Amino acid sequence: MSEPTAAAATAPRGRGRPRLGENNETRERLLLAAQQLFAERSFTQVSLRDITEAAGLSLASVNYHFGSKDGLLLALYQRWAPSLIREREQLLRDALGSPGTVEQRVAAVLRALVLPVLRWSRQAQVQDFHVPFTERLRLDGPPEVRALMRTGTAHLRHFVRALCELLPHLSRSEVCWRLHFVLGIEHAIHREASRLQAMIGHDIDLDDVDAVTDRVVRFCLPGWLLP
Amino acid sequence: MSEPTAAAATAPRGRGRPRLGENNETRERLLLAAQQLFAERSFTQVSLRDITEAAGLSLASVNYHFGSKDGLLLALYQRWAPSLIREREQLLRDALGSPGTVEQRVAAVLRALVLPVLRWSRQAQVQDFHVPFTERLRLDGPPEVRALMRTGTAHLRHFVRALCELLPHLSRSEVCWRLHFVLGIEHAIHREASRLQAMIGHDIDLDDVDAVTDRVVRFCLPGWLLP
DNA sequence: GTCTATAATATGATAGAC
DNA sequence: GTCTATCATATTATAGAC
Repeated sequence: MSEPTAAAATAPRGRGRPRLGENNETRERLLLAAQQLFAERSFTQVSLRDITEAAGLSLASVNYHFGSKDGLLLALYQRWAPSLIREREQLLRDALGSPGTVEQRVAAVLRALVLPVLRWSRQAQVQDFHVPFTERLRLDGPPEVRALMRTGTAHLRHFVRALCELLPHLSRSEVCWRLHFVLGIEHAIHREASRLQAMIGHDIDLDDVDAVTDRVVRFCLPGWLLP
Repeated sequence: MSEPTAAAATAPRGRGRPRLGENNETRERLLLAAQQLFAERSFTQVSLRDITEAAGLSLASVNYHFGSKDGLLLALYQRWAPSLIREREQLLRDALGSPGTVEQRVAAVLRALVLPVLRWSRQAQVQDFHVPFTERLRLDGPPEVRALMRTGTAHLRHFVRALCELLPHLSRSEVCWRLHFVLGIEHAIHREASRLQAMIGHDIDLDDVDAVTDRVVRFCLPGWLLP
């Protein structure tokens, strides 16, 4: 991946050629097929032949539309990237704009952090495709994509600031630690649900996202109210 | 990986041939080289040529000593698998054997769960090699290895039982949920330390494992004492 | 735009010399 | 037990017809 390719530079350009990001049905079919295959096997193990066959297109189509295999990965990442952060920030603004006791307001901030991921996580596409695909990108994605992923935690600073203001007796680093813990819990629900299933021994319902969020907030809140 | 190989069946056997698990210097050199390369790149992207070159051996050596590429992966997994669970179980027995209030005893059980991972996680080899290697195995490992990995949560039942007995007013599934949360926090420290670093903005010391464990237990304990 | 055909290269595995 | 040489196959990317 990514080493032997100056392909982005030689990608199709000029009149009559698709620009990066242009939408047409062939592109969509390639992206969909690639997404499914990349969820199952490593990038190097999914060949362009596999993708184009699944899409019912010729081997040459990927290189035509995305310039290279890496170009396809980048396009795939970009279509999934942003929505979650926007929702978190919207809920955070709502939480900060509402009145209440410190305890209620801390709970609302935690809710703004956790709820969007848990809601988003319930989509079948996210569990089936996006989660494994993202894990692969973190491990093996093209450097270009991995750099984009790393900027994804910047918005957490808004949560740190909000919690520092609500709990001024806590040091900033203490707030960061506790936030880190809450994100760990969120991760467990989002990505390790099968472990919970295995422990409980039967299927559990994660679709009631509000109830699960309440469970998380209830468990964490006393820890946040410690001196 | 793993599809085209009945290689384990045709692996070297009989007089003069190494048995699986036998130790000699060539095996060790191959395992070490493979470990380093698999930490960096996906299994399919690391060729047997890469491994044998790094080990200073001939291409044929992997097939001779491990039967196939998958055989090498299995050997690599088996040498890392068990020690953590043993330490957790030992600490759990110690915790259950000691007297104290319910609160103290719950704290000791949580400590037995968290401390071994955090201590283990501090080894440079674990962070540099084992973490990425394990993530790769979960995604792309040979089915044989993935099956072995799945059984790795069985020992958590001992923690569930201990906590159910200490907190009999909680339902078993409530205990599982809370345990799942604690494991999520543990994961955050073990595998997402860079996020914490990024939030705090400067280097943090995770080497004082006892202090970090105390931090986790202190944050979680009030949540465990909820009705 | 999409195809077929092919170039150029890399791979896992094995045979056989020593 | 380790080597070299080779097989059979798969890969990405591209050239060129339509």
